[in-house]
Amino acid sequence: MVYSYKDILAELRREGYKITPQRRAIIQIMEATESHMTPLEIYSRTNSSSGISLVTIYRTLDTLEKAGLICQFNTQSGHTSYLLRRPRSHHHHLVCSVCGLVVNIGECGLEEVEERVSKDTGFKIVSHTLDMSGVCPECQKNNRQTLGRDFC
Amino acid sequence: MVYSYKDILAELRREGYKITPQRRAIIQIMEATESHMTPLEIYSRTNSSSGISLVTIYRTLDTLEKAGLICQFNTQSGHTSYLLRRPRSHHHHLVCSVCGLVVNIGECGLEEVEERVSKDTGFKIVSHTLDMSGVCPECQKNNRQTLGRDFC
DNA sequence: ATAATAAGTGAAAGTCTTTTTCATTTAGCG
DNA sequence: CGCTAAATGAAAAAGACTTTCACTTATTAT
Repeated sequence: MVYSYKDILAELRREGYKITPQRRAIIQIMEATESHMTPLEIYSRTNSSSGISLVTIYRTLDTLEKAGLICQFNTQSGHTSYLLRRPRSHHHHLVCSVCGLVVNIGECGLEEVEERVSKDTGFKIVSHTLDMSGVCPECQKNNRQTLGRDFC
Repeated sequence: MVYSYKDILAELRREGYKITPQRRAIIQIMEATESHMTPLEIYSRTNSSSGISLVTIYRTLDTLEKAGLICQFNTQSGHTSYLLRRPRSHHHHLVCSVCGLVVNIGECGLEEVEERVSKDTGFKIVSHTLDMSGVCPECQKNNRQTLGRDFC
């Protein structure tokens, strides 16, 4: 983990954004979670106490993304969620198709694949996503059925 | 390409679905395109002549997906599109971040990565998606700027 | 071939998520 | 402390998708 709460505030300030209580709260909520969160999930964690509006959450997520501090992740199920950026830790996602648990996969070793694809297609490859889908240990233990969705 | 128009109709019939002019039209439109299409894109190709409603497109896409004949693809930009299924051709997608062109990447050789991840996490890996992003030859030639989005 | 019927369709209304507008508030500066 | 541009909240709007319901049609059994 590279960016701390203080780092994030400093970076926001550096980019000319103001530090508001709402932004502090949202960042702290995202810091407290290892996994991805949808705007609504973030909202439900602020809601009771601070009275931050959902609109502000959307706008703050936009702002944080523009500042390069979080990244957007569109799951295969079509939902948009966000994750605080941990630069220099290139990683990928493994999603349990039964319960939806998301865990990070470490490095991928796809450099040579990128090179081959670049040669084949003429594209200049900038980045990639690799998402795996499977059944987590817990769901295997409980013998829960996977939804059986197959990617193609 | 494994499924032809006739194959698709036969499979639909086999699963107890009716063959309607609307379904024929939608399948033909998808057959005529190598790339992914959003429901709206499909709609705009039918619109003028046949008067198929957008609702029917959504419903037909659901039906085709249930029958395992197409697959859903949620792009990193958050849009849902669909592609006719070509079974036995496991492939991945390469998207141009400038113009949005999608091309298919052939086989990926990720079996050993899957095995490593499975060992690390305890997941039973069922499938994966690998999407690459870059700049296509055309956009490189025209020196168009990439949006610079970085995945994480 | 035709009638019966279960499935499919279109229009309109309804959801759900995200964005825009606009009046009010506030962070950060002098 | 006061100014000003930026940020916020509420409400309305936009966009994508789903549901409802009355009507139509593809299939089947006669």
